[in-house]
Amino acid sequence: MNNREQQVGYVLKQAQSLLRLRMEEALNPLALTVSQYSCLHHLLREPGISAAGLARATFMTRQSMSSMLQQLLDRRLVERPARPESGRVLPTALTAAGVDLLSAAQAEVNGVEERMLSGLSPSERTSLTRGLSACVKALGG
Amino acid sequence: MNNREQQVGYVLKQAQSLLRLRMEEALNPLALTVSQYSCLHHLLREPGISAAGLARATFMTRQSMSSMLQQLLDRRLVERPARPESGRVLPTALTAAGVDLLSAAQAEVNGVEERMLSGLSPSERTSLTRGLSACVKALGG
DNA sequence: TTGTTCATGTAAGAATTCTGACATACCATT
DNA sequence: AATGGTATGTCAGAATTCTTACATGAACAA
Repeated sequence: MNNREQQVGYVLKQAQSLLRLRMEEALNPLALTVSQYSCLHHLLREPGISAAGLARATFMTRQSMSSMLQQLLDRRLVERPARPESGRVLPTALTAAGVDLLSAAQAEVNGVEERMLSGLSPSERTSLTRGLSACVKALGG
Repeated sequence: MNNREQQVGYVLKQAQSLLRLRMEEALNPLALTVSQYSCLHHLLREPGISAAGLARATFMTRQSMSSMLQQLLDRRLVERPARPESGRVLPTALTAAGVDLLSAAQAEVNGVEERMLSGLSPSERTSLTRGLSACVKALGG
């Protein structure tokens, strides 16, 4: 049969693509893209982070993050000071509306992730996470 | 500490992003993007496939695949008949130059993948593949 | 102080990919 | 034969993301 389809790189891409698709479907009713969700998600964990830092955490360029943040600012899900307090960093944080929307989004995403892992035992899940972490480490993340 | 960073979905995205980045770096000297490589790769396994089928195999829309194929056609890496033999399908295949370039690209990509898995034992590698396959199956791939 | 290096934010433009829409051809059912 | 459903290829336009480039501010060394 086809060999490559069983190799790690391909299955990795397949899993990630499918996860993203299902997340996109789940978040669609909330008018959120996966990228936007990732951004809000990280903002909850690290309020006051810079746009550049946020970009690194979500695997985007800071330019892309900047235009995305503008949309979230327009929707009042996120807020930034008009001027930097010090340096050039504009610390970004969620608004109350942002926290609420993220909460609903999180429930959807948790459902998708649980579905993804439904065929795996607890030990298999931690094993999967460890394996992926080893890949990240080896690739120099 | 930060909880989400250790969850499966995030690590999965992190691993895939990093793998793609390293592949992009490795393929850059060959003037190939990862998407183009994926396309050529699948064409070797399944010569005569339709553009729509190719799109499904590489997780793109057929519209995106169509414009990418046009580039590969211009570079004489790929060939299609001017008219469909039957139906609307235009069977696509690699040219000799396409096979050669893919061969060089494959060596680069194999190196990256080997590096990614360098921290894992053979049994851990198959375990990782199985885990990811289970995710794909559960998400309805 | 001065100069260098680095990180941040932003702008402009290109490239990639997607969405919506349409015509065409095959296939199964009636 | 006629019809409805499905798949393919393509066009047009929008949205997203990236590349290149520049100005500003901080940290650090000479």
